[in-house]
Amino acid sequence: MAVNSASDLLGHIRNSISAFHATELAIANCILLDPVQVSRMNISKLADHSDTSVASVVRFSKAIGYKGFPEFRMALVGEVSRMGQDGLASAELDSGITVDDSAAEIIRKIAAADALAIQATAQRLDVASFTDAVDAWEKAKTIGLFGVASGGFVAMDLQLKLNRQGKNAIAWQDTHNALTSLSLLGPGDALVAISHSGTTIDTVDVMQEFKNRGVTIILITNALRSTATAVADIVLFTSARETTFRSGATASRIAQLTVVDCLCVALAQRNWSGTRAALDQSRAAVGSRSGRKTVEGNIRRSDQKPSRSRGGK
Amino acid sequence: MAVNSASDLLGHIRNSISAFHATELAIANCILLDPVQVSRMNISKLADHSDTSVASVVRFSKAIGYKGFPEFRMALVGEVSRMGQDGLASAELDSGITVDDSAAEIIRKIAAADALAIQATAQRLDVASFTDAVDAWEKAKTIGLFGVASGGFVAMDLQLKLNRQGKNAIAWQDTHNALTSLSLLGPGDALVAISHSGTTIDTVDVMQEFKNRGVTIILITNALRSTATAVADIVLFTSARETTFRSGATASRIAQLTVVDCLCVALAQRNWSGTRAALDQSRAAVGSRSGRKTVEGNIRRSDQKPSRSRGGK
DNA sequence: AGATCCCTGAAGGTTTTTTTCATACTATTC
DNA sequence: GAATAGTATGAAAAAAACCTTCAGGGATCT
Repeated sequence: MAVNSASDLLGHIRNSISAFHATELAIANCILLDPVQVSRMNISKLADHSDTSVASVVRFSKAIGYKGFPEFRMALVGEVSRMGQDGLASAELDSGITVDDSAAEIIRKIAAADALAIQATAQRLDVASFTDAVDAWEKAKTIGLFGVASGGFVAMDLQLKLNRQGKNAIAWQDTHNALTSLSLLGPGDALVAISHSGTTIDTVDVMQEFKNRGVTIILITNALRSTATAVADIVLFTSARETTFRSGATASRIAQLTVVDCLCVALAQRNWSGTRAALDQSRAAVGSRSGRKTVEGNIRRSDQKPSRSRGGK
Repeated sequence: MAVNSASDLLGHIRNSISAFHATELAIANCILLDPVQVSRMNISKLADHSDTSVASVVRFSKAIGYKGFPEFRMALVGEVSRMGQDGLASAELDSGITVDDSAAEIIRKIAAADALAIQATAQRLDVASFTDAVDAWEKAKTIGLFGVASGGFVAMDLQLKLNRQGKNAIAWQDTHNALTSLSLLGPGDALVAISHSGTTIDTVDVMQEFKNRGVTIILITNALRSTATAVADIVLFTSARETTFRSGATASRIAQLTVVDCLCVALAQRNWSGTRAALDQSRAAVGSRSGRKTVEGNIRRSDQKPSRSRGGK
């Protein structure tokens, strides 16, 4: 009955190989050769693929201890699913994307790269520096945020998040704006600079200017040593590898977002009750907008539950 | 190909619960209540057990993005099998972050949630729709981008990426700006709307207006069914699960960024392979050596039926 | 060489899944 | 408030997947 999770199906098959007949062997080989592929086939596909017949596949399934093919297939799916778990990340990331890649492959590769960037960043992130950064935020009356180009979006995003928590924060995206607002920050305040390479002149300039005013400088960067790291008080490293095909540094941006999000959550956690109130307020404000009566004169389904974003709780 | 390791099926179902109809909800409840049990049922058993009909179970399976019940069941089996292995890994996600969590734990949990969102999104992304979207982009003279709040950052980011490729693209972040620029887009052009919930009035308004002008509407959203999905021509779904602590949906933003990045790379690849094909041709004309096979159409399944967006009328 | 045994695939029968269709229901419009 | 259009739902027919039976063929043993 129900061979379950713990069984090592493929190992079992490999072990039994000597006991198989010709056709069973053919089938077993197919399975061992590419279990993932096979786990997606129905019985006739597998019969075809192994140059045997459906009857043989049924017999094979029974031979290795299942009630029928579907039951065997389910076991195989479970096995494959478990295998894929850790086998995924390592392989073929390095290959990058080629012109011959299909759409499906592009998606898979990019997703793998992005997910890996997040995991690696989390792994590497220095907890002490992280905590220092949260301390600095907590102490700051106002937090400045600076990033150019794509880093600017992260800065703006962060502003939104902090404001939502009731924390005073301002995002700048170019040197001039930042420096003319120099006086907004002072000793005890914090500036977060976001720079993937850590070498952008603008960013370094801004960091230096604010540092001169006694502002605590937090840098989020991917580069181990750079002009920027030398200036910063606290450095949080991301670990995003750039692959060949992609000029836009999405992986690094995603890693930055994750770091920033962790910081925000950590900050929010420190004064949970205060955050809660602010969140409820902003949510209520937004809610009144999307709760408005449905769009005029069209569309099907108007019964959309208004509670989609967990309004209740 | 496509090792389906991290798909977070149950999370996805839980997330979509608000978009379900009565019978779908009954089925979803059965599944969430006892996934292990359900993973062993065939379609009629499940229909029985949930007091619905087999037809509804089939519809449910399609609604959440699978080709049919067997495919859904395989996914569930895989999920269940994986759960058995690393035990509480994903259950932990549900619990979200508590006030007692240490900094290290916060980092780990958020990273896990973000990485999972990416994997699950990639896993579920419909390749046919994806390809359609790239087609639409390729055809468009100008691409409009719309998103409010955090979606706006993704839109801006995307503009940057497209412009870098030499593609004309404009990002709007509020309704008024978008609508006053209405005439910039026309038939053959494309509008990308980014909306996590798919219910933001502003976004739906803008989509509708552009659609009336004959613009192809591409929607990136997390919500299975919404007012927005009804309007859109092409829908690309993200799969980011919302956890309790974090209202600002960073996971969903990250998922959106990944999708957008995939699209950009796919677009770039086409141009590149076009260039390369031309190169190969001239090389062949000179008669030196065998040009490698050029990239032909991607997987491109002609069996239409986008299965869930119930094709824009 | 003959007989027996068992592996094997084809054909037909059974179960499972999908599609189609008719019905009831909801919301919207006049 | 009635008519109407659109949607959700389950029953039944159609299709697909699967299992069983049966006859042919090759090997082994006597």
